[in-house]
Amino acid sequence: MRKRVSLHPAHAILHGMESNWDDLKAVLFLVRHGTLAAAGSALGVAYTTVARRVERMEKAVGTPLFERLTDGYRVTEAGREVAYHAEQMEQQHIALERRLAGQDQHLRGSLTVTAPQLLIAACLAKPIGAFADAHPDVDLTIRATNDLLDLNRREADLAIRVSNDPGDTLTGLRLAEQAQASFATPDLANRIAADPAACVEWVMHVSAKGPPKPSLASHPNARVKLWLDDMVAILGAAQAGLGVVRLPMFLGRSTPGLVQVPILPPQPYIPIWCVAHRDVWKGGKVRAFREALVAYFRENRDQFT
Amino acid sequence: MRKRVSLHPAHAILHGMESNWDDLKAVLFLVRHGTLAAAGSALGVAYTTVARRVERMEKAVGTPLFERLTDGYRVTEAGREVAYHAEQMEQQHIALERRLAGQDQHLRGSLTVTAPQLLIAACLAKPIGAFADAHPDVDLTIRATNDLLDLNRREADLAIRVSNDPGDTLTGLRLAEQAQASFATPDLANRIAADPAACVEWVMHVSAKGPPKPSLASHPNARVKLWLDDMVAILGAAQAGLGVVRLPMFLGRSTPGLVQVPILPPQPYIPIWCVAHRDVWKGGKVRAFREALVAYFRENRDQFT
DNA sequence: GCAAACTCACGCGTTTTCGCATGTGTCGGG
DNA sequence: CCCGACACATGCGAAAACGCGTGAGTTTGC
Repeated sequence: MRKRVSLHPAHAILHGMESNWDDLKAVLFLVRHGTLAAAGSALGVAYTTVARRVERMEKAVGTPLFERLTDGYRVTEAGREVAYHAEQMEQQHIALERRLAGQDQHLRGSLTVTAPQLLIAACLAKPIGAFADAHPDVDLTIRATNDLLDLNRREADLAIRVSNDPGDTLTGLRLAEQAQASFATPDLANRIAADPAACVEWVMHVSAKGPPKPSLASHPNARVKLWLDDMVAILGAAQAGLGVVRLPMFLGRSTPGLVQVPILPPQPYIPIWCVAHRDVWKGGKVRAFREALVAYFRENRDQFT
Repeated sequence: MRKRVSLHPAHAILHGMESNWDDLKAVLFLVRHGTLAAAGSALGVAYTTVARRVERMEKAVGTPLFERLTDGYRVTEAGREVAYHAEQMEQQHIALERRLAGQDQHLRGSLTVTAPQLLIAACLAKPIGAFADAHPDVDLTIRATNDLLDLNRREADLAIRVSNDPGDTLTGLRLAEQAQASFATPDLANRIAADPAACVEWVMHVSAKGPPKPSLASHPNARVKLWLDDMVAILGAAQAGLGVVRLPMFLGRSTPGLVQVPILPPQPYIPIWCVAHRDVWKGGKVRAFREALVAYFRENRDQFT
């Protein structure tokens, strides 16, 4: 095998500073987290180890990378330079992990999926459980959060999102169209049906602009009783009979104690997407989970419209 | 110091494979050098260590990265993928070293300079020696090679090159214009001067196209006796009286036993440049060496034309 | 105003990693 | 044919790295 695969014709003689790549990672994490303890726990090592690695790094570079403060380490200019390049290296490392995950066609190992809290609670719990049962060798982690996790950084392998497009760098698939409608307790719904002129009291998310305009035509007498910034809290308010809420169909239907209020017909809402990074899209586990989702949403399409 | 410098808002929870960055480096070097022993010596560790790190890496990835052959390790497709990303990480690491070297204004530590073999032997030895004496804390390494070392990879900090421009990505400074002329032993030179019609025998570098055209006007009777691919060998041939050679002025003048042959007046030749990567150009040691060079070439300009 | 929680520094015992030495198999030249 | 050069595997002792515990100082909160 005399044929040497040479990615670089000449090999460098790097004089002086021969630094350890892992020490760079310690600097990066210390910059990110500010204290030795936090960086250490993020790295999965004791904080003293972080301190040692940073010391080694400073010795290798020849200049201090951090100022020692009473409540943490503050990065210096030189330290920021090091951290910047360490971050670039980390990007490459993450990219590698993605590509390996994408090539891995086995149905075992870890798989992390993120989805909106309430979508999981109301619909996805069942298909997720079925997937976990069907593939016991897959180490399935669900991150129920409304935050948009960074799929580029592989904070999750696959995301279920309520949005109009998969995003710039991601590959996606539209799982379902959605419609939204108005919901309230049966008591409240009956009262509104009985007297269209009565005042309709709304409970709304702070991001909404106000009562839906089409509803004002039939029920002009409307006011917003309460603004909330959390959907779970809104559901609770609606169940307590505080007012009428506007919800995607799946959520209103699956919430006990709420019925649809015929103020206005269901309106189009944001569709549900399944998105992933291109590199992992064709990976075995991601593919399998995605196909399970597609099957589920095909069978239960009417839940959402 | 509650203000946390956050290069990334959320920190990734990288499930499964927690790989060591240094193990990636081992894979990269093993791909480059083909055998454990070669990779180990390039890394400055024992080859057993390389083997162990690669094993760890394969275990982490889950697929073999190399085929074990009787005469070395052959990289697999997955291994190539890993090595590619490791190489990208290495690029970042090298870039970091460059930037730190560029910020370092101290006149101590290592400095590597490359220059053509014969230019060092004929001219640069003196100013280089003076620099070394003037800056005893600088660990000066001279790489006398005709290869173009990769300044991007920091195979050298600074290069003295005979070329027409500094190159794409590099910063440069023209140290001297050069002229070339014809040289031979005094005996041979006299004979040519005595009989312009006699046959002029040339010794040439294989890269030359043949006897210089202007010389054919006055001495049409010319043949190339010998082609050589090495300048030191050409000098030897000329000193042995094998023929007339074409040399840059500095080289012909400084070679004992050779005199200029008045076949044709000196012609323009490729100038001498001092080039370095932009990141290190303003660094203390590079700057000092460069200034010494400029001073030397200003004082000895007439050696080259 | 004082205790709890937080930060880091330092020292020690343990674990891990490393380098060396030895053994095996293969290839090529004398 | 055998021997040396070169490839790797394996096992063991030394060295380096690591984690834990302790102690000092500072901020936070009751």
